[in-house]
Amino acid sequence: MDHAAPQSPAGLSTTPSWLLNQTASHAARLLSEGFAAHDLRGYHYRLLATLAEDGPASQADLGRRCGIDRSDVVAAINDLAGRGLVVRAPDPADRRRNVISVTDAGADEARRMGATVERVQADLLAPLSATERKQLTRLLTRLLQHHSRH
Amino acid sequence: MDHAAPQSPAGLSTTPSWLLNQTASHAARLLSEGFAAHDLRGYHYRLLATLAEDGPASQADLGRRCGIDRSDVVAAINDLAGRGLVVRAPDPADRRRNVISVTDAGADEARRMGATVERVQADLLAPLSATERKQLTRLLTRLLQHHSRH
DNA sequence: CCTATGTCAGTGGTACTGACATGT
DNA sequence: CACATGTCAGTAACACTGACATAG
Repeated sequence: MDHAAPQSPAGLSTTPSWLLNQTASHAARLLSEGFAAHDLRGYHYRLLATLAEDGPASQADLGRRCGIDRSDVVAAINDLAGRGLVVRAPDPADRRRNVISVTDAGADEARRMGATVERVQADLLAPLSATERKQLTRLLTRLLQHHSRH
Repeated sequence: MDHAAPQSPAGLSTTPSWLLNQTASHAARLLSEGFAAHDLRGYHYRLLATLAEDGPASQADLGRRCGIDRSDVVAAINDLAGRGLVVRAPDPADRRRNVISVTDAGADEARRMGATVERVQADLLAPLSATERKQLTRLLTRLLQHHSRH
């Protein structure tokens, strides 16, 4: 009463970080439903996709590339290796490291999961035009890049 | 080697759902650091902010408004009530319900946390112009609205 | 009878921390 | 020596499920 808010009626529901949270949360739900059909989860897909794209890597490096903590990579790679989707081999050049590579079966699974992701994403982005999708991608990329260079 | 990918170098890092996930995850980290100073967490802020904006509500209604499952509202309201930030009172008109209201202290805390959120958000959105922030907000709002009408 | 509410107990995927042995 | 790597154990916030007693 003593002062009218000049610009922000605040409104949780118009707050970018809230919108981001809710949208990502919705996307995560859709994705995990999609992944359930493969009997795998988000971590597995990220690792598999990164390996398929960028080739073999050590666990630590893999974690860095796909934003998974190195301590969480262990169990996920265990799962994937147990299914024959990746192989773990000691790096002769640096005996601390395990070099992880996708197998043929792993590459296939990566493709299948990629298709699932595209399907889910088409659903998620349905209300946006192609131009708007590019806009969104560009804006989010800018945000991430800015914050990843510390 | 045998075939050049026609359109999609795929690239996890250019996938909207991945970008959404990473950006939201980054935002969540920043926010939770900010909230730590208040010794409260995201759930508490959402509830407090929603109460401060929209006024008293039953727990189930509150959960619906701010996207928290009704079973999770219980503990969060317990915390807030234990600190005297909200009060729980039986609804005489419907004896199943508890009507939750913010106290003065709760309204103060909501304002302080709101300021924290704005500060964090300014940091998060630093690389974007005012126009781009509106664009982002608009795009995310469209996505959410589309998917919240089932 | 069916539905809504508040509550409790439990689960699950993601993310992180701290520690440790080993190797560079 | 400092540092990186793989591993393990534990934790935290969030999101969700199933069940139940009670009230509408």
